[in-house]
Amino acid sequence: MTAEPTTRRERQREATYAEIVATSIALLREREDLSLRAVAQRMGMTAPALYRYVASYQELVDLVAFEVDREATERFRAAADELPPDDVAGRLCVSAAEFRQWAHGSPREFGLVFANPIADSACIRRDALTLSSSGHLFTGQIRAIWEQRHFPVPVVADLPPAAQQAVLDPVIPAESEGIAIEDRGLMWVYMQGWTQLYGVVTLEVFGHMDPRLVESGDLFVDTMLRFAPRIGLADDVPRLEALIRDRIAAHPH
Amino acid sequence: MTAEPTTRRERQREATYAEIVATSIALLREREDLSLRAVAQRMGMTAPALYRYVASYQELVDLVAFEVDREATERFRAAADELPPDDVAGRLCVSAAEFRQWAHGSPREFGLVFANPIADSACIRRDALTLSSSGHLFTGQIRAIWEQRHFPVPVVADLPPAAQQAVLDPVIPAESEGIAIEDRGLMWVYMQGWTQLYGVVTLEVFGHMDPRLVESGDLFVDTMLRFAPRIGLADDVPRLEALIRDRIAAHPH
DNA sequence: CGTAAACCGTAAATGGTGTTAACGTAGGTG
DNA sequence: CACCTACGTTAACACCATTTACGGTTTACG
Repeated sequence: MTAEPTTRRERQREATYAEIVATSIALLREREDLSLRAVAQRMGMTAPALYRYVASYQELVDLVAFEVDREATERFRAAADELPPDDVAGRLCVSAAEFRQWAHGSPREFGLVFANPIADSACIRRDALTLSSSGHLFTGQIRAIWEQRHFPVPVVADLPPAAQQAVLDPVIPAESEGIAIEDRGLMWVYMQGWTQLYGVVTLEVFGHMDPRLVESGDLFVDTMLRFAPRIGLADDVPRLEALIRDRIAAHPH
Repeated sequence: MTAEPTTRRERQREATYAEIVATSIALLREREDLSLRAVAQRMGMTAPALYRYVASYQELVDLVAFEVDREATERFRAAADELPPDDVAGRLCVSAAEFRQWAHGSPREFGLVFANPIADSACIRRDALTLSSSGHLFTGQIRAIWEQRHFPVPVVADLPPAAQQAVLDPVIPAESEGIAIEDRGLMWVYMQGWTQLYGVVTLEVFGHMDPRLVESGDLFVDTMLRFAPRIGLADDVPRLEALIRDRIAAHPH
């Protein structure tokens, strides 16, 4: 029926491939350790069989990390979609807050994706994993804000050389397509913002912050709001704070 | 001779205790895996013997992490001591830059100390490890800057409730002794700064940043300098940038 | 259609891990 | 002196990733 060019075998292979990842994620959700044996057993197989699909344990981890990131990003996107499309500022804040909530609710998954010594460069199958979906989401949202408000961004020529390269031909978490060369300073602002968001959340999740601040989320809120003016949201701060605090209130223990 | 109240036995115990940690750190330095067996073997013992000193592998890791943090902090302090005592601004920047260099040169140690799901609360032997020495160093340095320049700090009453508690009676990385109650907003500034420093460096070390930016350190420098004005260092920015870039230049591959 | 090859799973084995239990033996203590 | 505690041992368990050799299916091809 489906005019896919895939042979039956390839389809089946792709299916078990997906099942491996799904099973792994299920294990993580049940707070169990992720191991080849556990995954295999739950699939009714033996561990060595997994080597038909995965070259090593680390590769499985990378695969799972990619999928976890993808699913989590969907969650951030869904949170944003609770707001009207033109509320670009609110959408970014809500997604970021949801990012934090996710990190706290799934610290192991968070660590897998964002605190993993990520497969050392040499990894070939980058074609698929090359960029984090969450990176895509946030760049898109910041870009939407900029297109609506045109807050000032640094002039590319004023940036240090390596920074210029990075914003003109981004490698990591981009989606710079369609941004005029002279406006690429926007990417720099994005990186600044991502650094801050990543910093607070990681600090919180890894327990290097006063528990009361983690509980209340005050330092997170503070970080978000102090960045807001940089992207032209100075006037919206009170409303955004309400949005963020509201979403943070539901504490997943 | 030494009028210590310690019996001979206790001294010997303390010695092997220290040797365990030292051996573990040596293993890490040689890029070998940290395992009870490896540590024991290198000490001429067997693995189960270590359980006389350590309740579990995780406890060993925590112990090592504490010591690693202590030694690294000495390194940051030494870097600061290359500058005259009254150059408080330069000292902070140099220490922070050295922190970054250390993180890149010893990513595993860095991960151990700063990206570890830190023993879950219940850990009793907090008396000793309760706070990170690096936290102490940086609070001290920021405080020194404030005592010299008296940059404006937020009024405590303006902070959110949990933040007030956190700055008035700090738990995690403090040394607030002697700071007047009305000046405790300084602690809030410190936490903001630490969040930023932690964010960039962790982002860099875990490979979630454009390699060219990691190589050049541009985003790190940018983060540092954008924070400088907040602690009254706006006028020193050019000099501080030179200081930071200079220390960052020596790239430990 | 039948055969060869590619594929996918298995069992067995290797060398690693943390951890527990039972056992001896030295050191300091009454 | 005897006693007991602390410290180390060996043996064993359960788990882990990974490799090898082997058998059966499924596909593809002549």
